[in-house]
Amino acid sequence: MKKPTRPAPDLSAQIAQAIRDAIINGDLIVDERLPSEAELAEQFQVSRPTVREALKRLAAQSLIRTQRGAAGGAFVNRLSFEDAYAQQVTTATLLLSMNAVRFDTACEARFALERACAGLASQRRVPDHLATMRAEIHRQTQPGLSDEAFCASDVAFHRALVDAADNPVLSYQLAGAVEAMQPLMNMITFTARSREQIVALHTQIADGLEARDAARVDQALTDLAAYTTDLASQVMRDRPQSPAKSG
Amino acid sequence: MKKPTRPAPDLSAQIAQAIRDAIINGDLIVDERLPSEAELAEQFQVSRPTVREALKRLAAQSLIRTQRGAAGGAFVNRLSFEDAYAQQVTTATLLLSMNAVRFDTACEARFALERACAGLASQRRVPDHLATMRAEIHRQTQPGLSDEAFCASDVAFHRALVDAADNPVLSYQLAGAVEAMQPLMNMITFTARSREQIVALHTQIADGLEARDAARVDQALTDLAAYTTDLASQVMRDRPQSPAKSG
DNA sequence: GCAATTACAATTGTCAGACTTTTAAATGTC
DNA sequence: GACATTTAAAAGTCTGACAATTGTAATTGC
Repeated sequence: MKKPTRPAPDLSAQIAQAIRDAIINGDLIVDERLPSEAELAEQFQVSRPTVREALKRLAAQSLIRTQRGAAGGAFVNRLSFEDAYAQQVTTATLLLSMNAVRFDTACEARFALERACAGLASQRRVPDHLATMRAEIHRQTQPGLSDEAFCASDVAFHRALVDAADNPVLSYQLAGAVEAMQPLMNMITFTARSREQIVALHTQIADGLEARDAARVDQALTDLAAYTTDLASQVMRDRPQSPAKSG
Repeated sequence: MKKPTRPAPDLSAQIAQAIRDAIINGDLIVDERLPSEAELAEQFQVSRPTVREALKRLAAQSLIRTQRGAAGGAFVNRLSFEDAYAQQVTTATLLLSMNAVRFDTACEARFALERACAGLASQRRVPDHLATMRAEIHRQTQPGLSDEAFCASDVAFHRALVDAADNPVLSYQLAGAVEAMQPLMNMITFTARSREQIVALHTQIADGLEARDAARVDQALTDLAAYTTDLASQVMRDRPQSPAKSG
């Protein structure tokens, strides 16, 4: 009759959750020092290794940082956009690779998200963003460029587009999503013909942004999504990953 | 003259990174069993507590799970959308609360993301989604509803909108962003008048979705974003958090 | 008196070993 | 063959110790 409820988490998990709650709840504020490991051990009535395991869990989430020495200890960490971004890239990358997410599903999500910031980017782009995008477009026309380098440049281009929206929350969300897709994108072989097409659409995006023409940017992104999906489906036809069941 | 480079991470952090790399790299596949703690200790030439700290770091990121007993051990975890979603909510919530992200910045990001899935949701919504949204709208008209409950219903409504796009990657990204904003939204006091306005816009969204009219949904979301920002700015005027510098 | 050095103490990082608890598999019994 | 018992492997926990780091205070040198 035992319900399939979680089977009582470890002590270190419980302690980590307690401290995590205190941080989220505001009982522990940024840069505040936690009690020493010995004190925590006494408070929670566990041994020091158990406390340490709990602290390492929190450190893995960038919730705390530790410092050795006299005035050392564990401090509540100010979660930076960079930390959060790095974590999101790791998580999203694994999520995509481990769950056999279809390329077109990921692609659809990616371009939907990018289109979300087309309007803001059109309003707020500054010359810096345009320069970055033009530079990446130029790099993408270089003949000797490897597929990986082309993909990396693609990511940089779209990163500039996202940053042009000038909203850190959007940048954090979208840049993570775009970067996490790179391993999937790397599966595509970009022919000279397809690169030309992509560069043309990138140019449209940059032009649209320069003209502050959100509709044009939106349309180019839509076309780019369709074209990318199309390219991928060709790859999938040539190298089917889940072969048909043989009778 | 010491460069501000990272001062050599802990052994447990190094070991965690090595195993993490192996997982990301595909050297360790999903559900594969890692060597026992004792074996890992010998492999890495460290003590068992150090190995355990490394494993706890990975467990905190849902990269592995551990199981006690004879056939137990640490196993590479299939990162589920639920796990990733939960982590993202925690991270994004802390990110917003610790970095003094302006309400309108977060709000802008949220509605930009939601508008990103308006088109897909219009195409793919099924009666289930509409029913959920109608139910939440109805809940939002109840007189005795607390502000917190109103916010929770709001989140559920928008969650249904996101899910209607029928793209798990989008759902994972957006639902996390929306839910992370709830603490900020809870700062707003919703008067009867403002609730009426929000419900009207929610109805527009549901109607637009039912009619598969993406433009209408988009417009309603734009209006809702503007109205929410407006509400928040009133709250900020009444309770300014960062008082103006006095000459 | 002041600066440089040294000693000290607090704190995290690491180690070694033992014991407990859980769980699956092997073994034995009917 | 089905069921109970034993066994062994593994994570979880505890105790105690030592090493490494670092700020502070005492000490020394000038």
